[in-house]
Amino acid sequence: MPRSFLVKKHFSASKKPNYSELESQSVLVSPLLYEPCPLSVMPPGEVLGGTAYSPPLVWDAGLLSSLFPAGGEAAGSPAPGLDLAALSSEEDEGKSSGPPSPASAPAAAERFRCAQCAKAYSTFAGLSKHKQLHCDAQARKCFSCKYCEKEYVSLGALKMHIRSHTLPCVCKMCGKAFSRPWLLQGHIRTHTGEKPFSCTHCNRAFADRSNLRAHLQTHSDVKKYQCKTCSRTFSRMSLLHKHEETGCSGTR
DNA sequence: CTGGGGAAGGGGCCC
DNA sequence: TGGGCCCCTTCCCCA
Repeated sequence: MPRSFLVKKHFSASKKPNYSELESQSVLVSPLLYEPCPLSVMPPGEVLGGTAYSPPLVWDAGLLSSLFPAGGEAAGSPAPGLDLAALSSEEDEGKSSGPPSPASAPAAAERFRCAQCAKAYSTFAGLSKHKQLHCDAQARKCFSCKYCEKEYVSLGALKMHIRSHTLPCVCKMCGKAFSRPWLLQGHIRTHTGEKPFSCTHCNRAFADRSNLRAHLQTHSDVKKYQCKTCSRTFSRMSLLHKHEETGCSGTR
């Protein structure tokens, strides 16, 4: 999966913005540089494409809380993170075949009862489906993303992940969108040229701490990543992978 | 072809 | 629970 699939590209001609043009403008690091991260602005259809991304709903905090009530109802609330269409059909089935209202319930509808939430179904199939889609999933704390196949053990983690689909943080200078504010901050450094991380060996400065860490490896005689076959060492794992993919001869 | 820099993404941890 | 930060990783580009 290309890592750029999450990034909403408002400029398509080149990968990088025209820095010379940017430099001609007065560049200020200010809150005006980026949108104040409104929750869950849906990417336009032309960006992600209808097949890959065509949710009919906007996943914002309100929707999430409505779908996954914090406290939850004692027995009837939908399980978090499951396929919502399936969920709703499951609920429909529950209504049609299963849990009767206390006043009018025929005794037959009570034959199959969920041990976890006490919900009753008239058929074993209905109970099985309920357990599969609802209570068992809830017991596993399975929160799955509506937009992809990923699953998380907490709603918070799912919400964080959903941001990678909705990309709420938008750079005001170039329109690029990011999932998290600190990613946007790092991106803004590419506009401002700010490089707060400097190498103690050569004084070279970097905008990103991880890139400084990778750079520090170049000062080391013994690189961190070693080929198991030929014992050759590399400063980066990607270089080691490339070395292995191109076929290690086994000799240095 | 290799190595290095730049940019960006995701998960986890802490407050 | 959410935000900020850290760390790791990946990909692209260029010398």
